[in-house]
Formats: sequence, C-alpha cells, structure tokens
Amino acid sequence: MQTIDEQIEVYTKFFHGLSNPTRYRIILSLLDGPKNVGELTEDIGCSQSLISMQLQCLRWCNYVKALRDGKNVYYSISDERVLALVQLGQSIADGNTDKICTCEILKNEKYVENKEG
Amino acid sequence: MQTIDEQIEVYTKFFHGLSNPTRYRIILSLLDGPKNVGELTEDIGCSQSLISMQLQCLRWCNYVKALRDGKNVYYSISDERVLALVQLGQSIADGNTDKICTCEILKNEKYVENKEG
DNA sequence: TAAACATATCAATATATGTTGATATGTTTA
DNA sequence: TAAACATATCAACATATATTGATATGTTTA
Repeated sequence: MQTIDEQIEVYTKFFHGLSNPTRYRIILSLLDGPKNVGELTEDIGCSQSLISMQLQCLRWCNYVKALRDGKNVYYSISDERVLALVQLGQSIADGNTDKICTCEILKNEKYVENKEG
Repeated sequence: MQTIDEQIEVYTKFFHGLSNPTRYRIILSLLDGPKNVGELTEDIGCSQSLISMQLQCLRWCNYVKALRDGKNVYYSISDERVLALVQLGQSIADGNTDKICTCEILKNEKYVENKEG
C-alpha cells in the first residue's frame, strides 16, 4: 500500500522520464527499433557517459530493457504503451507549440500575457 | 516550421508539466472539476504563491484555463485529452511502482541492480 | 474611496538535475 | 592473458527547478 504522497511521487517521477531532451530522444530513437549504446550516442550526439546514465534511468523506470550481445548492449522499449503515451503527449502539445517553448515561469523570469484570459 | 531540436524541446517541456508533485496534484484536483486558487491551496497544502505560480505554468502550456468570477479565478482542465494522458501514464507506472520510487541515478547516487538484465 | 479579499509576482534560497571527461568494468579475440 | 572494444560509473560542476514569505495588483463592497 502507498500513501497519496507516494503515489504522486511515483507518477511524477515516471513523467519526469519524458521531461529531458536526452531521454526523450533515446525513447524516440528506440521506438524505431533496438539500438546499442554506441548507436544511440551517435544518433543523439552527446557523450557516451550521458547516454549510458540516462539509459540506466529509463531502464530502472521500465521505459526500456537491456539485452547484452557480446560486447554490445542493445536497448529497446519495454512497454508498447510508451508509444501511445508519447503520441498522445505530442498531439496535445502540438496545439500549443509556440507557448510551450517559451514557458519561463519556473526560471523566475517574468510571465507576460499579451491579453485575454 | 521547427527543427527537430525545437520539437523535442516542446515535447519535453510539455511532459515536464507532469513531473512535479504540486503541478500534478493541481491537475488531479482539477480533473474533479473547476476550482479557484484558494480551494486548490487548501486541497494541496502549500503556499498560495506556489499554487499561483504553478497555475501560470500549467495555463501557459495549455493544461488548464482560467476564468475570473469576481474576486476569484477559477481554473479548469482545458483539454480533455489530459485525462487520458494522465491515466495512461499512471497505468504504465503502476506496474513498476517500487523501482520508480527509488530512481536515484540522476542524483549521482549509485545504481545497483540485484541481478538480471 | 478605503478596507477587505483573492490572486499574482518578486526576491531569495535550497535542492535537484543534466552534463562532461576521466576512469573502471566487463567482453571478445588475437 | 593482453589488447581492443563497448559500456558503466565516478567526481565535479553549472544550471534549472521548487519553494517560501513578503509584497503588489486587481476586484468587490461598505
């Protein structure tokens, strides 16, 4: 059993998985099919260590699973529902692209609405 | 038109909306029906300023909309698909509750898997 | 128009997160 | 078993985020 607080923590941590560009790119890339760390590193263009760390995070939270094949470790999406989740999020976000890009509130920068409520 | 980087930024920022306990609680609460800032503050149990700031964030990103009624401002969910998104996320996360709770990788703490791949 | 009320913003701060380069670990093969 | 290769972890650091109390803004009503 869990308290409400614990439940909320689980869900927010889960969604946090999708809130970082590196992790998100990894997921998108793996939705195309399994890849090893080297391939992902090249695909995404950042340090190998970062890819590896983020993969551990995604794996821990069950977004992806790992399968070693000799020297390589191949990662793949572990739950098909992730595709639906990503697609649904994207379709909602697509309706509000410009604003989302400039959501600076939590950076303590000023929130200025031109007009309207 | 957007570059891939810009698209990724939009989507990760959008999902970031669901990655914080205060914002998540606000959304859950509003899925039950519209509420004003005072009601949400009482519901969630944190400072009024925090509720207000997070509401601006959620509003900016189109999770919620605002409607002033005299001294009060009532907030409500602005896109019905948010319910589906939340439910889908929760159902995926529910299968992995214990691990998600302890995902400490990005805190630079050690990731130790008991066994298995 | 002053008081009361509701909400929004500001300034400051503590904490969490993302990132990298260096290094360690694990695996294959000469 | 040493070299080469692939991946994982570490240590350090810069940046982003969450949060609060104080204050400003906007709205109603006496």
